[in-house]
Amino acid sequence: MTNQEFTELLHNRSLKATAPRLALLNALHEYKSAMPYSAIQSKLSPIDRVTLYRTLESLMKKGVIHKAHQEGSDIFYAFCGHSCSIEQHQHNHVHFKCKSCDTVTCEEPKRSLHISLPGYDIQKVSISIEGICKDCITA
Amino acid sequence: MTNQEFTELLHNRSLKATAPRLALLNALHEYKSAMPYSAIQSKLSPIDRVTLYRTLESLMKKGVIHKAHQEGSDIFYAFCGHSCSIEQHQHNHVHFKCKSCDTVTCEEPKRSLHISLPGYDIQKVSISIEGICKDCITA
DNA sequence: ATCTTATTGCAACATTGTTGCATTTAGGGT
DNA sequence: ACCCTAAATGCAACAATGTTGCAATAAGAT
Repeated sequence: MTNQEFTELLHNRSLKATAPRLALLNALHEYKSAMPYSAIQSKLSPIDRVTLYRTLESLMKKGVIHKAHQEGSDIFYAFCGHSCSIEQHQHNHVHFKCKSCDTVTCEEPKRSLHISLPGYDIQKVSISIEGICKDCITA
Repeated sequence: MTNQEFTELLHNRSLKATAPRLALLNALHEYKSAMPYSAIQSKLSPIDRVTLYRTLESLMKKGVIHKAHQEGSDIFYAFCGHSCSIEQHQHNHVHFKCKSCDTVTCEEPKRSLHISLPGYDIQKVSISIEGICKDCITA
């Protein structure tokens, strides 16, 4: 993706195409899997912490990126799929953390999962998986 | 549960029955749902932060309690079920956060969910759900 | 009652989140 | 090409939690 395209992406969401934002988008784009916060910070170094904080915040609010908590480790950020819009994040994917190579990726589970909790109104489901990824098994 | 029982529980896991640990176990026990970190801290106040940190750490390692990350909010702690042992945490339950009453509970989903990611070795699945809990719907 | 080892409590530091405010700048209008 | 204004940045400051080292204390075994 070019800076041109990123600029469009931002403008579509009424966000100005500023240096920190383009830098962040480029970093996330280069990094194939979900990117740990610390990696983002050092990649964009010496970016101001607050600027980075607010950059992530606004891009999340506008549905450009999303956050992935993974127990016991860093917090990860990744591009949203096409399904994410300003109004709603549509995440059917799960976050998979590989114990071997330590990367976090967004995966689409084959069998769609139906969680059933009688009496409850389920509005949002977030799934984190740990294990060994395809690449590490093959290798 | 009595302090007597908590003491046994700790001894079974080669942990000494100290004041901070018993206080923590009592607090978690009184609190019906999963307890936010901040609530634990103020309940046990004025406990030393490091002591609390290490108390949570050791009780987690020994499978007495477990942690529940919930996006965008506090970190919650709760007792493990009977299935949790020193060797392995067996969590078939999901963490449910109610948007109305803001409590986090551990629920057992009716239909057991099978997530299928061909080519991957899935070792641990962690599920967080947001919505409205039974009590709030009824009320 | 004593001893050994686990545990605590304190100091110190690191990381991330968060707000306020003055300054700068992107991008629309002229 | 030049303004203008709202948006965005950069800095200072503070809060919450995580984390390590170490000396002092106390639990539980003997």
